Amino acid sequence: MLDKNFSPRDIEGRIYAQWEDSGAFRAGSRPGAEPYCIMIPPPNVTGRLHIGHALNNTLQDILARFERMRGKDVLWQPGTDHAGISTQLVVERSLAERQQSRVGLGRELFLREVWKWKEESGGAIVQQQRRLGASCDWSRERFTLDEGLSRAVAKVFVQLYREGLIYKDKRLVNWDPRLETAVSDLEVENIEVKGHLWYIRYPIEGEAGRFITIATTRPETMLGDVAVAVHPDDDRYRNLVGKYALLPLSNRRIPIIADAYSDPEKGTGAVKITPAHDFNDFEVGRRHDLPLINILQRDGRLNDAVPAAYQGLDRFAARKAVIADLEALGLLERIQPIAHSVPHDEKTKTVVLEPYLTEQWYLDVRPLAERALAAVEAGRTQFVPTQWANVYFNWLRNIQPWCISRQLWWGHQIPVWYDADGNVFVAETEADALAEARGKPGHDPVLARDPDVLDTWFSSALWPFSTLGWPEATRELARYYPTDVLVTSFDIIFFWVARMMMMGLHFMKDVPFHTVFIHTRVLDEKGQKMSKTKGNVVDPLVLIDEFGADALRFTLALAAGQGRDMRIGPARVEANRNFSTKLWNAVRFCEMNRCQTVPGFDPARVELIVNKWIIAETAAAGRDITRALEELRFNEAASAAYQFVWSRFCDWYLELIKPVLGGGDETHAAETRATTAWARDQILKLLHPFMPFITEELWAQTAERDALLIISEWPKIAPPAEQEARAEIDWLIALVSGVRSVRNEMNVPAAARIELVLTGTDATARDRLERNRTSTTTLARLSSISFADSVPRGSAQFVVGDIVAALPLGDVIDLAKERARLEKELGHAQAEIAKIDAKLGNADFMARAPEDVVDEQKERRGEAEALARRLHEAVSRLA
RNA sequence: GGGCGGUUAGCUCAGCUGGAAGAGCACUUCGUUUACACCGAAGGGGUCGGCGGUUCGAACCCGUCACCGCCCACCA
Repeated sequence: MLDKNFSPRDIEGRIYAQWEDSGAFRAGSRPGAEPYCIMIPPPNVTGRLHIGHALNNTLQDILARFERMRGKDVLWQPGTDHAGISTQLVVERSLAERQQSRVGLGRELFLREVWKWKEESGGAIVQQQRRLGASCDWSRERFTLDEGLSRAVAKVFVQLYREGLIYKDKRLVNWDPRLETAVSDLEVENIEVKGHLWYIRYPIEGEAGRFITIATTRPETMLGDVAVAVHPDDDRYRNLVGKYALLPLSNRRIPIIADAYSDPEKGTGAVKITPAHDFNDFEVGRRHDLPLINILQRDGRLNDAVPAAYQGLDRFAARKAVIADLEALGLLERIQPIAHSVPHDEKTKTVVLEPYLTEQWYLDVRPLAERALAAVEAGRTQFVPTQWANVYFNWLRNIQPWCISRQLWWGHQIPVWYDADGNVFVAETEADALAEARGKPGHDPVLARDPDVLDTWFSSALWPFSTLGWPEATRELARYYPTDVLVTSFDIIFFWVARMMMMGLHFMKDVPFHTVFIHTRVLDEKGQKMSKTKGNVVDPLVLIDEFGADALRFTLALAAGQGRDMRIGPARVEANRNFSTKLWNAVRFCEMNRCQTVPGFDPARVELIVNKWIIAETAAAGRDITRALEELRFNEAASAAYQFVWSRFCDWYLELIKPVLGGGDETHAAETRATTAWARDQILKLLHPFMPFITEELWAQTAERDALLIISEWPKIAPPAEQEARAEIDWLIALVSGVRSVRNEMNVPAAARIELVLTGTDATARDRLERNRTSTTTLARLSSISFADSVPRGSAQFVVGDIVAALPLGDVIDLAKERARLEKELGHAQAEIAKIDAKLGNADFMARAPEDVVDEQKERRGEAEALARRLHEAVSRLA
């Protein structure tokens, strides 16, 4: 006997182990079957499962389980990402707690520390994915720094280099002075801050007392100024072009040039040009052949290119000093407070990034981007919802070279070696590089490897094929590439999706996936972005502990709409925990009534209307859920399942069959028990992708099964006499609901004897009622039902003790609703009249009775409906 | 500056092709009737952001405005 309540905690671990041991997650176990593959977005190896992962993984697991049950050979490829910057930061922080530092340890020892960290805490997130119920093929788990994946990275780098797409360039990059590394454009987060615009006078050479005033938000960079630019058409400055300004503090003479970059509307119309510290100025400098003066060290302090007073100062200290000195010289014209956005590091959002002149490795992505664009334009890969394709297009159309080198230690070290003479050897291994170096006569074969590592996303971009064994021509690669659906969030469309598209098309000559499903982000219950600093993080593991993984999963699936962000909190999960309890008890009811799975049960051959009905309803639910999942409408699938199980199966079917099960007719009872067991089994299957644990447990508890539910067959039910059975039971439901309304309205005590006299009902209705008399009396709690023709048609008589009440029940019941509707319409009509009257002062209109207005409205609506019906008929005849 | 999304019940949100506004939570009343009080029954509550338009008919289509959120670019 099942317990009264379901306790997830007791079964989740056991069920999960059973699945894993059974090999159900393993790909390739169904050789003849159609392959189906999902690549998990690899989480950071040192991360913890947050609610966003939970959503992402749940949706993938729903698809994996659904397709597995549909007979496909499913590979859900798991793994983790080495996450260069994040991981290095985490380990550095832990070192700091032990009074150690990365630099103090040196590269080799530091890397050993990171690997140790990875071994110790790296398993956490995959264990947490298991707790969610993720049915990944764990035997194939990969890590982006695995040997195989690293080999793929090296091969890709070398090939792109040989194709001339990877090159080294000295130009401005976004520089993180704390980590002392370059980052890509995408890793910059512009944050609006309060700052100042400083107006600074630059004296004109040879014209004492004459100045040109520029405005800047970063005054310290003036130490690297090489010109002042004005717009060629700006009359204010026309006569200054060609002259020189004397740069204060440095006392360098810098030219005043004309360049269209200068905007007369902004600032003073004259702009300082600092090519080494501003992206736009860099371009201006290039156009005018200006020198580059770099004033910063890697750590953000000023170097020796500036006057001695500022050397060694941090950039912000230097800013203060520069302002103070300018003020002392009387060259600070004014200070204007402004709000402007300032580039920050994406991870901590606390470090201001600097445009910085360094030599970095770049990947020219334009040729790759063109193919990635074309593939989506041609529909070879589709975005769901489609509007995300535009985001993808816009980015790829304006793409810039990708800075792929990072001055970090944790990551794929760039496969480039240098000899003492500065010769460059690009090779997949050091041995190859060495061999190549030895090939050059007279060269010292002592090689030094490029110290930089690759951007983490470089290896992520290869994930769809590197995990399948590329560059080896593996069986898996042939079988599962291109993969089917990528499930991810919009914030990594650029970082990841676009780059996988580019790399996949380049190296595999095919798109990495046919469909990209973009889900929304998860916010807290107040609609705030979750963050540790705000302390509003909803921990999925806490929710799992409290309500069970199934409840959390179901909540996430139900909230996975396509439009907006979802808000998740304990209340919603609790509601779905209640759903699992409901399911549990429905199955418990089946068990108490000895409803056992009958082998060979044929749903097409049941006799009782109520059984035909639930079969039809099950078929409809199965159809709806299947269709919704095929179209990736998770919320519709989940909600169809929810409504079917709770409103149809529990609220009506189980109630309707109680009298049948307890009645005298053993044939009917037997058929009903068999049908109930059958429907229960279908429900367990249909719910399994959403709520795998509870359904698997109930599956095992309710019969001797040949196989686990996870590998059972997805329902495909032919609906028997659907319309007929549905009409019958819908009628019954309407009758019972109507009677209940009336009972409540009349305040009939529960124990009262109550008779219902139906009048004027037609023959069909009588037949229906006769057939379902037992159910009706039980559900409506009537003592008797009879018919009488003496009462006006369309009425019903309630006899409660001495009270006889005649109520306009109508042919099909629903008194209360009808009346409410009428009242509402009257109200609306009166309001309408008042409104019109107020507007026009129309006396005629006012004189009309509200009832007439309602009638008129009804008449008009009737006409409209008739027209619509005719239209529909015409359309269906056409089809 | 460019683009995208949102605005529906007190709250969180559904509403696919235009056909009498839905769910869950919360609220009110009733209820220990052979699953379930993590339950059942019956209710209350909505000018579907505003204004125009198309249509016999609009939450849905078109135009426009307002507010909220996000992305990209710029930032002298």
